[in-house]
Amino acid sequence: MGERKGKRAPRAGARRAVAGRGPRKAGPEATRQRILDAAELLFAERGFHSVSVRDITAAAGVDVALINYHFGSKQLLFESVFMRRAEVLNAERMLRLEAVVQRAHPRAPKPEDIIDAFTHPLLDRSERGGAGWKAYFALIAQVNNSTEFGGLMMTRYFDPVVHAFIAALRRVFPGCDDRELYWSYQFLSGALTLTFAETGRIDNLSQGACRSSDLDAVHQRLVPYVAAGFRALCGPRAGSAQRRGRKR
Amino acid sequence: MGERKGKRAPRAGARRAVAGRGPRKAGPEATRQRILDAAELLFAERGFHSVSVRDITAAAGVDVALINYHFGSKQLLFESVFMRRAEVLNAERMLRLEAVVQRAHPRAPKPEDIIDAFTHPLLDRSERGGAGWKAYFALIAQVNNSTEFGGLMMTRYFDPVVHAFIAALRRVFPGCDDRELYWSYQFLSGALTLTFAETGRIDNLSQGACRSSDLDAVHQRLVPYVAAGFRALCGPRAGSAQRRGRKR
DNA sequence: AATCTAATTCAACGGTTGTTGAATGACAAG
DNA sequence: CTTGTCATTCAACAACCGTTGAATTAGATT
Repeated sequence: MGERKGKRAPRAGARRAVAGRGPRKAGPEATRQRILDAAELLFAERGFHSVSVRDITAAAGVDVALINYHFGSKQLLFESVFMRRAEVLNAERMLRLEAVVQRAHPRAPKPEDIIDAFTHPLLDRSERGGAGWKAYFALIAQVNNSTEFGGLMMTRYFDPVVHAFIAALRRVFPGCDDRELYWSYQFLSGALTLTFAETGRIDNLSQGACRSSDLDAVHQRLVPYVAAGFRALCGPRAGSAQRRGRKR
Repeated sequence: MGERKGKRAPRAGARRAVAGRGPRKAGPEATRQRILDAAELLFAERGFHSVSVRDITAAAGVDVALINYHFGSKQLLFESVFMRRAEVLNAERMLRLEAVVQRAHPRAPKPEDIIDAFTHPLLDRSERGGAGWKAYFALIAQVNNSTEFGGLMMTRYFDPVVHAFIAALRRVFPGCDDRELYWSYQFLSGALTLTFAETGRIDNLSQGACRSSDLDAVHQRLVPYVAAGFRALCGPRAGSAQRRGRKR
């Protein structure tokens, strides 16, 4: 949709050099980051379409034109926001996963530990990483459940890690049909992302007994919950869907 | 926000009489429904803010002004879309829940049966109810995970049923801390709504082994998955979060 | 036929949208 | 000092937004 034909370069990742001779005043990189920060917050709060580029530049304290200069378009800015933190997350998730596997070797790790390696980097940052991270995960929650972006963007940025994660679980549940693993992951993904949305719904529902912002409480419960789910679907003795399917 | 001061009545639910002497041509009620149908489809596909009232009226084949005439505003139309099918769902869910409890009486029903009463009415309609129902649930998925609408609208339309559902589970897990029940429900809600979004992500991920549109496959797996999760968090012998908390 | 009312159409309003061309600023290289 | 380059500012474009007042139509009531 809408091929870009701008005569001005969309900047891409240019920026002459961070180690350039002398930093100008604050540098264009600082501007880029301030735009990304403002966009992240606003997109998370109100969604992509209901935030205008003027909202963003006003919040960042920069000129409207700078979004198109630095990022090419509003849409590309959105993807930049998405990408910025994804790389950090993916790196730590992979590291933790390998550590878990190594530590258990030559035995298979417990599902709990694998799931923890997958969720902890996210939940920990959302809880203690500051407003930027918190907003970022709320954004992920929206994107993951939107027909519009859901399939494409999540796949593009998170697929490699998810595949590694599922591969590790495959070794924990030998002989398990792959479909059970994929569906189990899907349910985990849904439970996790709704948590990030922090809509406050559970606060109302429980009349204050639970706080959606208490992500430590979530983590303590999410891990055993989905581990039990995995065992029920993928475990050796549980009634698998195939078996149930055959019965009738 | 934005108090309405329209001089023309926003119509509310007026309509002189469905059983009026003779139906006019097709009747204004038919127009209302066509607008609701078109809005439902478009909102589900592209979200509230990126769909214009002109998109909707064009799809419905009616004049732009009719949205404000029949519904008062775009926002109120959105809520009408939301409400229309919620009542049907809530009624059937309550009916099924009562049936499950009755059938098991005086013993407590199995968690699987309670969860089924909660999810089946939704999954069944999404699978076999036609395009309208399918779109409706995709819309729910978005709303449930959006910071903007998530807390408010879901609470308004679905809270009573959720409370009844949790009350039933409370009797299945006597002595269980309420917080465990609420969090377990939260995870169920997340897993369920991501399923409705049908982003196609699991299709890519599994390279075709799973189809996100195959909701029968989902249902077969979702029920035992979350039942196991409930047992892990709320069951009598499982390490509850409180106990784990005390340990350290 | 005349009257009334509800449903629909038409045209337009003020405001906002994403984007961009041209001008301006700052700073380094020649 | 002149030149060139990159970052930023300013003003404006055309398109679209949600909403509405006034006119028109259709059908029932009197």
